[in-house]
Amino acid sequence: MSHPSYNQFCPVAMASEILGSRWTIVLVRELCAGSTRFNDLRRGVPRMSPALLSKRLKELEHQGIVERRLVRKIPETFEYVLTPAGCELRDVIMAIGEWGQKWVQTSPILENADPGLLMWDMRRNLRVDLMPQRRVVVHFIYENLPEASGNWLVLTDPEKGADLCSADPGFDVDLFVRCDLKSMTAIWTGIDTVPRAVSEDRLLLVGDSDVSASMQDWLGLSPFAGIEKQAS
Amino acid sequence: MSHPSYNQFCPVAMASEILGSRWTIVLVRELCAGSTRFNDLRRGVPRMSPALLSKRLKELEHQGIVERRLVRKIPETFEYVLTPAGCELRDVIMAIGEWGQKWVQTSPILENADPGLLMWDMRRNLRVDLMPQRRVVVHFIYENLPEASGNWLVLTDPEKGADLCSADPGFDVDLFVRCDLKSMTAIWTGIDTVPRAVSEDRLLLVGDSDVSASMQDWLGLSPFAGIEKQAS
DNA sequence: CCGTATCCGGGGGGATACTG
DNA sequence: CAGTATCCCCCCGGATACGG
Repeated sequence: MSHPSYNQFCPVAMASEILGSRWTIVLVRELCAGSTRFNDLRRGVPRMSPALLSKRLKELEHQGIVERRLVRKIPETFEYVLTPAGCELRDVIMAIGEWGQKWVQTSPILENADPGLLMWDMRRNLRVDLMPQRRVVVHFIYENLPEASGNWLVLTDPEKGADLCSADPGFDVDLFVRCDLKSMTAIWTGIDTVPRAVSEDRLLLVGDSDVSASMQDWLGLSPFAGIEKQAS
Repeated sequence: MSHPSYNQFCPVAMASEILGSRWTIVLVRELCAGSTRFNDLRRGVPRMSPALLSKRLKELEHQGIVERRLVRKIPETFEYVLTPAGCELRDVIMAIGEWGQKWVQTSPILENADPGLLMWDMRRNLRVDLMPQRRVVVHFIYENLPEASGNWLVLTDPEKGADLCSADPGFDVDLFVRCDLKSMTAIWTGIDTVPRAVSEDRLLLVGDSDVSASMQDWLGLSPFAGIEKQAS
């Protein structure tokens, strides 16, 4: 936030002084979601320039919201973790997200969603416990998108969660998911479902029938998926 | 928020697109607190220029958060009231305020607080039911401030709440409150109390002993006053 | 892999004055 | 009372390239 500040003793204004600058809330959301490394944060906030990301992280550190920790000496590697003050921002993030899910029109944004970000969000919330306890490879193919963006979801070790590949990892594919990005995004945000998209031919599943049949379940949804939209 | 938007389907980002622009959260807070008229809003957000206030109100109206209603024809008079979507922003405001009260350092802002804003906030939360049921006049005198800013709190009709005057209303004064602006602000935000400020000679009360003795009670505090500060 | 450095443009918004 | 109108500066932040 710029220098001629709000200058109000109201705690709402004081907090806004910190949280109101561009990208800050979105970044904190990604931190709350669990990303700690610089490049992981970048994946969660892909349209933010690294320069600005670095700047915001410094600000958050300065404000006692984030702690920057050295995790390895060579090569020098850091992680950014929320302090107690930062952790309590979860309540703020949740309140904002719940309101957004309920009241903000989604359609304009669905039009040009980001496949990389969607995969990144899906990966995080995967219910690996509901997937077969072996290596599982799911290949997402988004129509009308430059073929360049391959999207493989690779579950090797249930303990470690899934990996994301943008190039063919070479494994046999258990399930091909072919759909438009808009539908997949709508499913993840809870305003559409796998069965409905399949029945309306917006989603095509080819492969292992078990993995296919349970997709709505193992595909963890957005934390706000349960909230009904009210926007006119 | 500017045009190159976040472009994220995450509801936190979508909501931030609306709420993230400068002054918006602070303005919504004032709307939640009950102000509906343009000039009342100005008093609650004194450092915001009328041009920007007008612009933000239009944006909020466009986004379905505020409704602009004509209340009188001559002179043309409008009021701004929160829509259902706007009312539900109260949860967001509260979450932000609670976090701010708990974790944001207050001291820098206490230094140059705004007496007009403080009076405006105090007036709103006055516990008129705990004041004598007759006309009560309290004259606040802030030391080290240009004498120009007189601050009379006038309770005429308990039904209608109190009035604020910047010029001597001419009534007999029931209580003189003499203090530095910093102490009074600290009291209102709950990090100080009337008795303590009095005992430390930062607050001087002269006048009706009943009104004086019950000041800590009839002076309604900030909605966030109960939350303990944790900031280092 | 984890950032930093630099450039540069657009526009947000602060200040001030004014009007129906 | 309820806003408009105008000016103009500053700085945010987007883009790109580069270093440890």
